[in-house]
Amino acid sequence: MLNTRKARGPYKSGLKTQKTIIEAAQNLLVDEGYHNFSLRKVALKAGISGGNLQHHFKSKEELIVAMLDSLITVYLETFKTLSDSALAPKERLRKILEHVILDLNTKSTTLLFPELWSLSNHDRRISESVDGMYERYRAVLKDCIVEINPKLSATQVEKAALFMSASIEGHTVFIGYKRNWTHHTHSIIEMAYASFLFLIESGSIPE
Amino acid sequence: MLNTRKARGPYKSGLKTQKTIIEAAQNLLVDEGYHNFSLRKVALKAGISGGNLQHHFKSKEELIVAMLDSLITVYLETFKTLSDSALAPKERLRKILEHVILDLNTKSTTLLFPELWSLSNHDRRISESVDGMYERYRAVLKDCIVEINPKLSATQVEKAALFMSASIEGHTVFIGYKRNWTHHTHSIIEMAYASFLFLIESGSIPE
Amino acid sequence: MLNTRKARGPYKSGLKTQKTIIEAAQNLLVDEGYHNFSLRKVALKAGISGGNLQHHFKSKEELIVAMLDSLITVYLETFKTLSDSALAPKERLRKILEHVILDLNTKSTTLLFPELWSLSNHDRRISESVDGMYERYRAVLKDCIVEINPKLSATQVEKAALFMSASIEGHTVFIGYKRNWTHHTHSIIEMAYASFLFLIESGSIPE
Amino acid sequence: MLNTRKARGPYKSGLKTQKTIIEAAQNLLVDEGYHNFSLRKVALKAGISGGNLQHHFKSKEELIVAMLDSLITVYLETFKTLSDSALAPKERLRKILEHVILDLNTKSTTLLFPELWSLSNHDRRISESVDGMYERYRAVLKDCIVEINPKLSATQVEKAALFMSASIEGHTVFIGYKRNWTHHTHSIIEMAYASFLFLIESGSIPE
DNA sequence: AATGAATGAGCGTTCATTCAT
DNA sequence: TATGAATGAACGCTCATTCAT
Repeated sequence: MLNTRKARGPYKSGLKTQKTIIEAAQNLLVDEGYHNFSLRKVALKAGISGGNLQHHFKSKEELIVAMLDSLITVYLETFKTLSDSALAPKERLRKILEHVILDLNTKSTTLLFPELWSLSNHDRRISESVDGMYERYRAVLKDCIVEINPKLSATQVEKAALFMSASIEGHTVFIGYKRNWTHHTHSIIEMAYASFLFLIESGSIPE
Repeated sequence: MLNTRKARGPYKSGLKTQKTIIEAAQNLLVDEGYHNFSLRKVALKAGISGGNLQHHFKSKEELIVAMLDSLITVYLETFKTLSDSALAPKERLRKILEHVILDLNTKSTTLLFPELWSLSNHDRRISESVDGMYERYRAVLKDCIVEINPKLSATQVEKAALFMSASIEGHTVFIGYKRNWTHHTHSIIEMAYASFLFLIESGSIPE
Repeated sequence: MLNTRKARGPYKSGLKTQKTIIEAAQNLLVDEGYHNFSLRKVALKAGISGGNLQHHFKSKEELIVAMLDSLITVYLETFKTLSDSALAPKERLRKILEHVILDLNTKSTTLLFPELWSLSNHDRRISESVDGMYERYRAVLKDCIVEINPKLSATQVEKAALFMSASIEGHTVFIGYKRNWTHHTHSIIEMAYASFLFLIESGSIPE
Repeated sequence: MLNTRKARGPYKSGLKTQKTIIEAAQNLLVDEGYHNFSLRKVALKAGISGGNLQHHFKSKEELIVAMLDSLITVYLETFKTLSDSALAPKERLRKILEHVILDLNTKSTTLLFPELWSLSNHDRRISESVDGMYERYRAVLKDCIVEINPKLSATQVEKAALFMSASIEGHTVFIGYKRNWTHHTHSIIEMAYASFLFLIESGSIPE
């Protein structure tokens, strides 16, 4: 979320600057990776002075957190859309798989997520944000699963959703933007749909 | 030139120091992540001077590459062992899945791989090393797949191996060392085995 | 971009610091020579932190160039004064020779110019600055020469000025500050005046 | 001079190595200037290890001094040749001027001498070597001068030689290798000969 | 709200030198 | 005679951060 002030609140131009900063930060993270991420470069990309950047975000961590919040918000909105669909459950599952797997091809997803996973390993605040996002992700899947096979127990549904989401995420490194197997993306969607549906319908999921 | 006995090679003590350095570097990468990785810290961990570190590895990149080579070598040896097994194909698949998925629980795998994926996105030399490793990984899987269902075409086998390996890798972030779903590791193995076997035997893999 | 008031320029205190830095740099170059010149020493002499030095001059080269510009400016102002003189041409030539040859005795000229000549050999930007300075130097001499003997062609004037200025510069190493022949400075002035005047008046200069 | 050992003396291959080192050092000094001169680079150019370099020359200064000695020796030999000539004095003067001024055009003279002048300003041992060389240089000129005009006093001869040699040296920076006025070299020789001869014959030299 | 000034720590790297082999 | 191992200081430079303007 954007920085919010207790009293009097940020001026309009301040809000605009904060947005500019966050966009610059995201682009930088995508283009250079976190190990080449610095506040100086963000300020340069945003076209503002270092002093002003620090005026809006007190520390590097504060900027990172704000940036990830804004980033994750976008994904959460997508999940909401996917879950609202009025389609039959299997059709919905297919649509979801198509959407999230095709998204792996985009430059920002391919480059951003490995950074998130790495950061999660070394920063609790970030890992909590990321975990929260994945929980919402699985929630969408769980709705689908339970509709397809209502006999499954809650833990079975939970485990299936975990297995499915983790499996999908793993493809980032292989079929992502400018990666070696991008051209197999649609085959991956087919295999995912087939094997996940089998899992759900056959119920071969440990209790 | 002048001296024909030039290529006399490193002394014993030098080789030992190089090993110490590489181990220190790996530990540092695991403990702090690449964004906190510095040659000074490596030298400190290895108990040598910065000058000596630079004597053995001319640049940071050279050290990173040597470190990854040594790291990847270990995984390659494991794959060799897994592939040599005399078990029936389905049993072998099960053993492989068990082994690689349980390996995700280890501290070094959990923490190292996200760094590799991130680095791969920004350094060609590293991405080539990592890609090479995954190729060998898939080769082991492909041997299994083709034995289980000999009717599959070469591209089907290729795609199945890609799907399987990518799916497994994705679990690192979820069931890895000190992560939220570590206790579901065995359930993940079951689901992986069941769904992968279905995929292979049913042949529901695009051409 | 975002901020239209961007080019607000440096503060007063900043300008003062920059001056301090340039003076420190010149003193260091005089005292230790370019091969012992370092930004750390400049910062120390200027009484500021290394980080602040880099804030004012982005790189070592930028500082060197700024320092030489300031240094050369002083010489250019002198040339202007010498050329404005209302004296008869021969008298003016004498005054110029006296001034520039006596200047060779000063510590900063004796020690600085060999550094400039050496640097010119390895850095285009510096050689261009130095060449520009010598061009202005010769311009002053050419004005004199042409007034003393108007029959000389343009190329003769050019060559005479080149010969005269180069000859004078050569004495730096011999009659400079604390050098072996400093006490011959006035004799050098006499010989220079006599021989240069002969050259100009006799016209024994190739076309 | 090459390093000489008290007892047993250097082996043949050692002498050869020393020569290789000194040549590498001279080339490096020409190519990069003293401010980029380092023992590592010398060892690299010579194709030997740093340790071996230090075995032959205990310190950087020792190498520099040996290198300059070898360099100056070459010039001294040239002076001897010039002075032995059986020509009439004026002809000899002309030949000398031609030789030394044409020599300024060579890469090594153009690039080496400014380094020598700079080093002389900061190292007594070097300035003594260089001064000694110039003394021999002037000795050759003095022989000529006194033959051309035997009426000149010893101090007049001394001053004329100083003026002449210094004037010539000054042209290094202007008509040297790849410098702006190289094409005026022959005109410079003419002007030098004419004006120096006037000075000597007219006796307009202070006592 | 925004700039420039300033700090102090840390970075990868080069360097001259010493010493064991 | 020669190499490789090792040190410790210094280098130019980047960085996150604080503060005056």
